[in-house]
Amino acid sequence: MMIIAEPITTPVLVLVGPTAIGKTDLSLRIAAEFGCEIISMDSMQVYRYMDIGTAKVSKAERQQVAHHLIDIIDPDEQYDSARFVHDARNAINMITSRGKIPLITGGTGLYLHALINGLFDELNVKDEEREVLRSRLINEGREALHQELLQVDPDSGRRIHKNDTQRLLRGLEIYYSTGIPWSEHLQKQAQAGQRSLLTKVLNLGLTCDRKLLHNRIKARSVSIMQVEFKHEVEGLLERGYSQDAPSMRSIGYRHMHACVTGHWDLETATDALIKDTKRYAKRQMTWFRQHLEVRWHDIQCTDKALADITTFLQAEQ
RNA sequence: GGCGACGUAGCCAAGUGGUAAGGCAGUGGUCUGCAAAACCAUUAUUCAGCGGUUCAAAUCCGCUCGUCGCCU
Repeated sequence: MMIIAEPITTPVLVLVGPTAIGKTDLSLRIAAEFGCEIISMDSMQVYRYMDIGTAKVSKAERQQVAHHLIDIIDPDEQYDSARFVHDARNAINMITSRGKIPLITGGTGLYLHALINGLFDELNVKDEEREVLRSRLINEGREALHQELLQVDPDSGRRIHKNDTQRLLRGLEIYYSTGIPWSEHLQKQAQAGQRSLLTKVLNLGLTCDRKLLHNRIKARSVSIMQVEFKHEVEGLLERGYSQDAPSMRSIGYRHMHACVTGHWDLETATDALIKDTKRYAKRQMTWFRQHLEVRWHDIQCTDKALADITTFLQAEQ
């Protein structure tokens, strides 16, 4: 019951790393050197009208090197890992057919995981099902729903902490939509054979001393929180994208939104932005460490990353 | 110079004789269709320092240092 996708057997480059480490700059350098087109792997840069807060590559830079999966949906649309897998695979094939090499760059680990390992089959979870569960959560409480999950899907119930309502609902949603427990879907997928969907992939990672990263995050946060960004957020509000749109909930946008609406002054908002970005970077590092085999390079010696690519391409082409 | 208050983790703090709450920050972790999301775990052999009283002191006493306030 898993998505049957043919593995991609042409070479693919991947560049990961925490936010603000300098992925964009290095990706442009790699693209110039090796003739790449870049696929953005970023859950927020997919949104139009969100440029400053997401630290998007400039239009000028996009003229130099083709970028994919940037500005593809409106800020009130929902994007997810399945859409990413679909879009990224299309982009990879298109780039390869042009004789170029795809370079996937970004910090959204879940998307990469889905691209490499696949997802189990389309669930067709109905919106009503979600709504029912969401209101049941409010009425019955998470304790009750956790007990219920333990009944219908003991493995997932044990795995998911009772406070993790997002996954709690997901577990129940999968069971009631498909009649098959989440854990069973995963088990079947594993039995179907754990082949990678990218057979020739080089995972490069950018890293640096934590203190230095924190300084970079601080500098970027301060440079983001300027009038231009304020105007960008006001523009989003004028277009009718409210507080609950994915755009306004993300890091940076929610901070400036609080500023624009007068809940925070600029200094408070900037401090909160720095703090939340540091935490985000930490979660990213944890994720990459645990889920991916990465050749890490310090930002001081990116030449070694380029050398890695040369070696990889010679071996795989 | 005199008087008074205060000094507990990186920060904010509770605790007035019975063996150091809590929050924030930090750090580590979880993660299969919301991931810039959601969630979990964890941090003081010691309370400014030294000495004393006591079976027992962050708590009481003395001195020293530091901070703040008031007076001169």
